[in-house]
Amino acid sequence: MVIYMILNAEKKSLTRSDKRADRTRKKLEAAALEVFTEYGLDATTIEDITQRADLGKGTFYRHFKDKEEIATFLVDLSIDELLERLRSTNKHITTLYEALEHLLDAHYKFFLEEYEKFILLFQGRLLVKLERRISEKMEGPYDRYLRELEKILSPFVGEKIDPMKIRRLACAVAGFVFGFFSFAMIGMEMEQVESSIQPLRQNFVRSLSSFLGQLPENNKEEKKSNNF
Amino acid sequence: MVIYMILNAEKKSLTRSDKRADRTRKKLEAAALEVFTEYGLDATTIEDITQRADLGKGTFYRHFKDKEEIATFLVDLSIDELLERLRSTNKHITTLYEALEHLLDAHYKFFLEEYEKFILLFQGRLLVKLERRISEKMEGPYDRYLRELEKILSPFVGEKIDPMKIRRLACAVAGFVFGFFSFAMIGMEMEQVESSIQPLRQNFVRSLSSFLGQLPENNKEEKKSNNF
DNA sequence: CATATAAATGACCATATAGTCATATCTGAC
DNA sequence: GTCAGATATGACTATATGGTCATTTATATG
Repeated sequence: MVIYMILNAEKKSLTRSDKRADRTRKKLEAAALEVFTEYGLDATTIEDITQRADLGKGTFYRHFKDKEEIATFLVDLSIDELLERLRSTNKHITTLYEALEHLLDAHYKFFLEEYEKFILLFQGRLLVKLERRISEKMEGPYDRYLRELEKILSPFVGEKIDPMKIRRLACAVAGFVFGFFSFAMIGMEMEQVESSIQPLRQNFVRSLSSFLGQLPENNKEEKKSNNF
Repeated sequence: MVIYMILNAEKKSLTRSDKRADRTRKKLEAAALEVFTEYGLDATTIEDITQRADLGKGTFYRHFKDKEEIATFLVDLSIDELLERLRSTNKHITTLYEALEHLLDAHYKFFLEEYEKFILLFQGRLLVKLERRISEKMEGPYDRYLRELEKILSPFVGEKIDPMKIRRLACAVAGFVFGFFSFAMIGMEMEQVESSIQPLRQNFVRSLSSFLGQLPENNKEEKKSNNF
C-alpha cells in the first residue's frame, strides 16, 4: 500500500481526493456506456446512470454538465479507440487488398471487443443528421472517422486525387462495415455473426476491392472458393 | 362535389364521419412522420405530433394508443412500401447482376423519394436490438425485409441452399445499401449523394456480385472504366 | 486532534410530458 | 329542425425527470 503510494507519488502528484474524483468519474462513464447501450441514448435518464454507478444523483452534475456532455465524451472516446485500431498495425501494408483486410479486421475486432462502444457510435451516428434540439457537437467525431478512412484508402486509389471521390469511398467502406454488423445483429444471433465473419472476410475484401475498381492481384489462397 | 360523393358512394359506403376520422388519422400519420424525422423517434412528444397536425392533443388518443403504436404503424407501412418497390419491376430479371441492379435502384429511389420513411426505418432499425423498455413489436418488419431480400437473391446463389448463407448475404446487401446512404448523409450534402449514385452504381453492383462470388458476365458497357 | 477544503449526497423544486375527460363541434337519421 | 351518436378538443391531473443546494462524508494540513 505504501509502496503503491510512493510509486504513484510522482504520477502528477494526484491527491487522494483527486483520485477519488477520478474513480467516481470513471464509474459514471462506465455506467453511462452500459445504460446507453441497453436503453438507448435518448431513453436513458441521469438517474439511470447514477443508479447503475451506485452513486448519488447530484454527483453526476459535479462531473458533467448534462447527458449530452457525457454522451459526446463517450462518442469521442469510442471514435478515438476505433481510430487507434485503424491506425496501428504490425503488418506493413502495401496493397489496397491488405489495407481493406486490415480495415475489416480492425472494425470486426472493435465490434467484438467493444460491443457497447460500437452500439454507442451507431446511435450517435444517427443523431447527427436529425435536426435535434441538442447535439451538433457529435458531428465532429464522425467526420474525423471518415477522414481517417480517406487517409488510409487514398494512397491506393492512385491518379490525381479528387476529394469527392475519396469521400465517396470512405462512405462506402464505413457504410458497408457498420451496415453489415448492424443488420447482422438483427438477422443473426451473436455467435452466428462471429462465425460468419471468417468466411465472409475474403468476399468482403474482394467486393470492396472491386468497389474501388481494383481486383486483388490473383492471390493464390482462393480461386473460386466462394466459401461465404 | 355531388359527383365526387356519388363516385365514392360505393366505395365501402363511408359516411362523412368516417371520412372525417380517416382524414384526421392521415393528418396524424403525416405529422408524426415529419416530426419523427426531424427530432427523432424518442425525442418526439405527442404534442409535437398534434401541433404539427394542427389538432388537439386528445385527438391523438382517439386514433392511437400511444407513441409506440403510431411509430410501429409507420415503420410497418414504410417497410411495406419498400418491399413493394423491391418486388415490382417491369424488367424481367434473369441474372444476379440484374437482380442487384434492381435492388440498388429500388433502394436508391426509395431513399430519394421517401426520405422521411428511410430515416424512420433507420431509426426503428436501431431500436431493435437495444434492450429497451418499449418495443419488441418493431422487430417484425425488419425480419420481413431481410426475408424478402433472401427471396430475391436466393435463386441466383445456386447450389443447395444453406439458409444461414442466404441470411448472411441478405444482411450484407441490406447493410451495404443502408450503411452507404447513412454515412453519405453525414459525409456529403444531399446533392452530392444524388450525384454520387450514378457513378457508384456499377461499382456497387459489381462489388456485390463479387461479394456473392459471381462476377458479372463481361458486360460491354464498361471495361476498366472505373468511373466512380 | 482540529480545522479547512473538496467530493458526494439525496431531498427538494420546477418543468415537461403522458394520458384523461367533461365539453364542444360535427354528422346522420328522421 | 331536432335529437342521437360520433369525433375533436384542450384544460386538467398525475408522474417522471432535470437540475439545485444545504448537509454529510472524506481528505488534506498543521
